[in-house]
Amino acid sequence: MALAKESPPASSKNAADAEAAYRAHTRLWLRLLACTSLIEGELRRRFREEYDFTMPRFDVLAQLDREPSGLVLGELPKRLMVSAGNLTPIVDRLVEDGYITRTPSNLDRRVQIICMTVEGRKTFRRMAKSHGAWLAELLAEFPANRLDGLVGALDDVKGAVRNALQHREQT
Amino acid sequence: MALAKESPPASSKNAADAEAAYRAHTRLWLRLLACTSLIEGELRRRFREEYDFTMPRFDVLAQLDREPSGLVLGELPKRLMVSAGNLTPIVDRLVEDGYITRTPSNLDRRVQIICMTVEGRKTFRRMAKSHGAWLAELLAEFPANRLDGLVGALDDVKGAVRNALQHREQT
DNA sequence: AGGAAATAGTTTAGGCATAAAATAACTGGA
DNA sequence: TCCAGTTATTTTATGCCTAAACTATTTCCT
Repeated sequence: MALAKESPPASSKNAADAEAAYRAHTRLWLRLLACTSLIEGELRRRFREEYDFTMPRFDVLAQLDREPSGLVLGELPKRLMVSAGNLTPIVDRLVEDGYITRTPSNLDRRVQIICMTVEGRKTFRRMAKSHGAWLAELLAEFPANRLDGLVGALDDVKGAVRNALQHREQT
Repeated sequence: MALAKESPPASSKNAADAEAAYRAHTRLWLRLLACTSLIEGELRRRFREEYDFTMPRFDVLAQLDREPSGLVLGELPKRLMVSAGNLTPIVDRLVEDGYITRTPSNLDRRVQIICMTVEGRKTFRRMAKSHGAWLAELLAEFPANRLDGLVGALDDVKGAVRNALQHREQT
């Protein structure tokens, strides 16, 4: 199969087919984006109103919650799929606010270990419970027996995109 | 069914069920977010590298593309689901760069009509073609015969969330 | 040992996002 | 008319996000 890279093959009767495929993929993308921004906007709003908190801060705490012994700072950008530079001020503020600690490793002075404080864990658990309830409320109308199927399809999308990216990276 | 709002019912054997439901919904949300940010990140990267352009700018042009007679500025925040204040500088720059025009209405001097220029339309069409091809490339591995089903499921998710939000708004 | 390359993290510059307040123009009624 | 309320848009303050350049440390090679 030829790899379409920039434009649909203009040479043949398949141009129309290619356009149609583009549209189908674009439609999927637009739906993904619409669902995500709808939900994200509402979650953001509630985090702010109810806890005066932001989602990126919550995401950092969520990663730390399952790591009793803390986490190397460098793990965060990978897990949260954000850039490292972005995290610096977010982690700074979480430290200032007493939710996490940042300790330089004494094996390698470049490395920092971050760890949730007792207070941070308590706050996080409270917010996580709301977070789950908010999602359940927002998605309540979507039939529960279709959840797993949808999650599976999204896993496949994720896998497909990851593979496509990896492929390209080797170029 | 009782409306779970803040926390799962602590009173009964159903607490575990509620927790399980939260997890299912949370799982769906995390997949949505993962797919969207994976694709969005790659699209953003390519827009920047290939066209020195950003997605929000592209999104504005996309709305204008189907409106030969232009669009009232106030329509954009609604259609793009972003705040009005956000659009001001984006529109400013698109005008500066010659992709669109901004004309005050003479029926109501508060209102502005924005309209794509010929140059803007040409540039947009070129980028839109790439955009479609990028998506087709990224999603190539996902079976084409499952696209429609997934789009339908996402439409249902979107509808469910919209209804939940409307419901809440009336409160 | 000593210097090049790699790695962890921060800083900088620029753009996107929101909420809330401000400005300007219109509308409708006393 | 005038003035209170509404609507369209911009401004301000704050935070997230990236890419690219930078600092500090470690590692690896000769």
